[in-house]
Amino acid sequence: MHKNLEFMSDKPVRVRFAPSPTGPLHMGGVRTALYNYLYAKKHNGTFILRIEDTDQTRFVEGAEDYIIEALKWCGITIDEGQSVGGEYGPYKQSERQEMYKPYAEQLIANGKAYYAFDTAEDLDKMRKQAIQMKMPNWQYNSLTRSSMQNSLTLPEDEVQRKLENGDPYVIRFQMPRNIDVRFEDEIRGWVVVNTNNVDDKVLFKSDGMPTYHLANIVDDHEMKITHVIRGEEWLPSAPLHVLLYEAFEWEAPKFAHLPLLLRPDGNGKLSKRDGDRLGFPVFPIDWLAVDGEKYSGYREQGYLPGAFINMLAFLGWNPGTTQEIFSLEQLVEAFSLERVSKAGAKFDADKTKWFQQQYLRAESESSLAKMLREEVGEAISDVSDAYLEQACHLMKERATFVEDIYTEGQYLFENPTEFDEKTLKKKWKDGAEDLMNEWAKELGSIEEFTSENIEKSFKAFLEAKEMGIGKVLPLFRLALTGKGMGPSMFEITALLGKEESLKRKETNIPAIVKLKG
RNA sequence: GGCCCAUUCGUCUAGUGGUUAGGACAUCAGGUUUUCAUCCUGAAAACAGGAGUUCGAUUCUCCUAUGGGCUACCA
Repeated sequence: MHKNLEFMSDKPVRVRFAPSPTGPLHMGGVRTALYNYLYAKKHNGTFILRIEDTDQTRFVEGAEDYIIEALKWCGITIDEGQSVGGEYGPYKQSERQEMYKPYAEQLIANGKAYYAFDTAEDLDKMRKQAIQMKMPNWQYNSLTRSSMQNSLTLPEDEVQRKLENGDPYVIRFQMPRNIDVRFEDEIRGWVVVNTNNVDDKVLFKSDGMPTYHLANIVDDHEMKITHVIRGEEWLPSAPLHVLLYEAFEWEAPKFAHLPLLLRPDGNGKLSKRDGDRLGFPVFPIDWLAVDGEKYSGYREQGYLPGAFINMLAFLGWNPGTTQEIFSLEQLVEAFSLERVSKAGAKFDADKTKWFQQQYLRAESESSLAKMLREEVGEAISDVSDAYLEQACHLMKERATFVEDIYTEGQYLFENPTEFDEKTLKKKWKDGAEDLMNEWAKELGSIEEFTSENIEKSFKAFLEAKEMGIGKVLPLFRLALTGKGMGPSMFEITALLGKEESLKRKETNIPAIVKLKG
């Protein structure tokens, strides 16, 4: 009764991102977190962070903090969970350890699971033997369990004795034979798997910890998770999870299995080594492991979080329109699981750069100036805000990263000591020195030193000399900036100011002449 | 090997039982610019293959191929 009222869609949406702290979170994981976040926010729901650390042997120092910091940088705010708390805590599985065993025992009482006393070594031996007998995929399942050491085969009193004796054991799910398990994936539609292809999964390990399979079902149920949005690598074990919900007589959440992020070259899913090999980061932020292992991140490479997130959102999802630039808020508004694609997506470093460029350009001069101060610091500490903002204005169209504004426009902050060889060779002909000295005089006579006035004066100078702009302006640029290219020379000159411009001419023209030999 | 999932330009993708199969990045060619970048215009570039269903399939079905995932007391 009241079945309709119980539909998941009527309940407040609660989704979780459940990483395992075995290392830095890579961009595929960030995308999974992002889609979870977008889905939650779109439906006025709750985004939860749960740490799945049931494998103590794979614990990596600093990984949990890394995950939290990475999400923060991306602008993905955690509503509830590890680091922020909430009424369903704790949100770290190692801290929930005691609550799993009763559930596993409940399954044994119901005949859905059983104790198994075979050691890892026993199983290893079994598998090796099977391979020798040309049966490469030996599984602990309905066919083989009857010949193993477990509570289904052993006399009850011996089982009791072993348990009391403290013999190591695991608890395995008793996978039913030959049943088609069906579930409707939000992205893929109906998925069907026959139980003959799934083994008797371990639910509870001999070290006293649950496996992922048990822990995630128990926690999702207790935390009232409505939608499980996770990577495609979980698809094969989803039927087990469905069966577990049935065994507990709990309502299963909806499932959505996301396509994987593939590496740009060749085949395979994106892995942590691909970045340094192919020259782009695989991680959101830098990772420095305790053993000295280091991987670079998008943050430290100079990417804006909005650009990174925007790029990531489009790897496997699209809004169905031609709009490509989306703020996080706009992504929330536009997102839907129906528009997530089914096939894996190769990461494209060029497109990522393009997104970055778009985001850099969209930044205001004042915010660019602020970011530039943070990055460059000391070298521009005595530059005024107004000056710095104007410098950003001049450089931002030709920069990809904030830092480029400084590195490519360094002459805006200090007199160049090097002069572009190509321009020197091609443009600095006989008479150039005199010409520049004459132009310097004209420059000195300009009252109001604006780019318009400088341009007017320059054009008049050209006319008087009967010379083309292409012959003279490069000389001027070389003398003031040391470069053969850049933004409008008139604007640069105006920004540098009369005094600085004339001073540079005085020192640089002789320097160039000397270089020319 | 077994099971599961997928397959539209080089890449990310849109799309429909009848379309000149659309966009973006990248590439190339022009234009603008003192120059570089930006910007503008244009070009080249795809429905994996084979059967079937159909008046008609890129679209629906099946098979094959290819790619990917899973196949642990890892998540």
